[in-house]
Amino acid sequence: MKSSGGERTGLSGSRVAGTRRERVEEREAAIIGAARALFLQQGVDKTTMRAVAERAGIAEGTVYLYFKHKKALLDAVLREFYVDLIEGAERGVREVAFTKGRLRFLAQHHVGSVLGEWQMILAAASPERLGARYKDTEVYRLNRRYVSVFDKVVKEGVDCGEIRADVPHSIVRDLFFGGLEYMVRSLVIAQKEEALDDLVDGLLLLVLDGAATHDRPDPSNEA
Amino acid sequence: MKSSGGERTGLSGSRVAGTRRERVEEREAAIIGAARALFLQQGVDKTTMRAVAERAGIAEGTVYLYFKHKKALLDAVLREFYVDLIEGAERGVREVAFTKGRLRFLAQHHVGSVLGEWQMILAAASPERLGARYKDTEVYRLNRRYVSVFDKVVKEGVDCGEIRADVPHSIVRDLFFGGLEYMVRSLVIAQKEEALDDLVDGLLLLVLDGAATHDRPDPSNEA
DNA sequence: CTTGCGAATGAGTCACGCTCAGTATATCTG
DNA sequence: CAGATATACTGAGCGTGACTCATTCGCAAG
Repeated sequence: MKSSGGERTGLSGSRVAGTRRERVEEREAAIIGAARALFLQQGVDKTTMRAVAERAGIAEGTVYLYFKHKKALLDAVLREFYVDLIEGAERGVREVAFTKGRLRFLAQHHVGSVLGEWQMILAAASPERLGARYKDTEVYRLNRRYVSVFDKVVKEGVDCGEIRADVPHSIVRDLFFGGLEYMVRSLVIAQKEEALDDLVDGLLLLVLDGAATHDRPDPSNEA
Repeated sequence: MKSSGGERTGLSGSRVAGTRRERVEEREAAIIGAARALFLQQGVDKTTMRAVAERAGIAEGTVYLYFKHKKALLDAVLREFYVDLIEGAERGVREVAFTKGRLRFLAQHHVGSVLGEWQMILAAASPERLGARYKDTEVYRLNRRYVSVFDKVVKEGVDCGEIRADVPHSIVRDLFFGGLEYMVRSLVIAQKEEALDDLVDGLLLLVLDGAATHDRPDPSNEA
């Protein structure tokens, strides 16, 4: 997506290590890979561009031929992350039949992914990103696409009568993802990252059934 | 609550302003006030220590006599914020009678406060803060105190039979605050900050009653 | 081989967090 | 009140890290 303008048409181009275009994409991938590894390992702030360049096997200046700023590099890394995330979510939803199971899958998939790379996820939510500009970014669009997987599941749940129709989708969504994020935070802080499945079950139960007491099939005490 | 809204939080007069102790506290307050205003206005990262010092009416080096690092200054600002937050939460809970009303108050109070200063709130959640060390910080302890206000309300709700007893508190809490934070984020991004009350109501309804369809007293359709 | 040109380089610039040798101000003593 | 001592304050300067740009490299056409 850079200055790949003058592309040679077939024939004479491809010599040793593939076409120019290929070499460029290879290098870009190497930079993103190096950045992703380092961001993950030591956090975004503590990762220097020099270190990224070194790990990618190029000079520092070269990184800036591929990415305008550190933030642009972070964006590219996040893009990769989101693409994987979305792909996994869509596949899982395709393979599971009912709403409740789909939601459980989405929750586990989300927490699993985020637990692995929460350092970057948090960086992605860093203050500057929430300005008016945010809506124009690709990360925002990817986020929308990811979230829309969830929305579709809820919508189908409503159509099947499994989910109440009288609650705004946006609230269900915020509750679901916000709750999950706080759960991840709690897990990281408590360093009890194994309790994941129980927590996901608890969250689903709560989101679906609510916290208030009702005279419901479930036996406890009659109000 | 401080003089934070206005300009030049410095200690202009401070003539023969009393004891040494008083002068020190005055200056400290001036620095915190300046930092709070600037952090709020332009974000933590974009606020330089030079700017804080200038606004407080002192030299840059002096700031470091009062706060060891920028992070320590941020901590102090967050401390002030939390103290106000806790105070408001406790007062509200004292003045409202039933669980549902208390939760509504807490939600509105939380969202209102966070909407005002979300830049800093996000900074408070920045990556480094979530390491193992976090539990030893004062901000963590303040967070616990704040959250415990909520926990107490839930506990009393359980005792009164208003809240189910079979759901782990930690999950209710994460769902509540996580959901609220995402709602705030959505509001900020959408720049529709007036829809607050409706969203809070929706969230409470959902947290209390759940998203799934049930044969409940509520009239809609018989399953 | 020479020449032309885009890609790559890394020394250099600048901004920012933080330090410390020097200076001003307050407090104490006779 | 002068001098001595202690304390608070200052801002030039240092180290670091993001980012730039004059120079060099490598390759392919002439």
